[in-house]
Amino acid sequence: MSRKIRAIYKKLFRAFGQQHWWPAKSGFEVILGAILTQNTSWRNVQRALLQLKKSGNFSPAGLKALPLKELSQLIRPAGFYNFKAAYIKEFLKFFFKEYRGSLPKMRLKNKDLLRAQLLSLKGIGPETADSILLYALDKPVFVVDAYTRRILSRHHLIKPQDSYTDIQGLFERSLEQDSKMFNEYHALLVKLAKDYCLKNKPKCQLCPLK
DNA sequence: TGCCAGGCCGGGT
DNA sequence: ACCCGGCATGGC
Repeated sequence: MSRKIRAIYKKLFRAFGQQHWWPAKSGFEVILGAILTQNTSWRNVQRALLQLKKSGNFSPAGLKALPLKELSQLIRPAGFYNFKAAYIKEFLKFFFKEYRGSLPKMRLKNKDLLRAQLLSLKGIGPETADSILLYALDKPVFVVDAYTRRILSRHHLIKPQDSYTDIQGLFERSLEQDSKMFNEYHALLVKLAKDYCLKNKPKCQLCPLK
């Protein structure tokens, strides 16, 4: 089982190479993207991020000062905007209270404490917390998403009813605890899903995992 | 034109 | 411990 997990990584990396994730220019942008992309297409998330940038409030302090209603309107394209605006506010409150709005300060804490803190926030569940830990804070945790679940399930490496923790455990038991590699592996699974599993069915015949 | 997209929450069993 | 409805926009 562990051998297969490692083999999949090698095949994907050979086929696709470095993915340069997360597609964002700062750790703070990673965090916003991680919240905005909950059950939402990345295209719509990018629209919402662009709106925030154009508003001139794209910073922890800027968004903290922005009224909730204005924030929710700016992120409309990402959907679920009333909830997501509250989630972003909730995170910012925590971020300033605990870390003075500084990602470098946050990065000093160990990952288990940070994960527990993030999970205690309304609107941050396991995938969002782990995306923040890995892609904004460079902590070695494996991110499990719908693509990961679908791909492993179709290859009979997990059961459809396996929990988030089960699947994460499988990866973390099978691999070195290397944030750089965890970063690439998750990005490669998303690349595989988007290019080969969702659209262009004929291309599935060329799936690098076959 | 309905279904889907890089989830999560709250209430129910 | 699961299961479900709600949340909302834009693409196909």
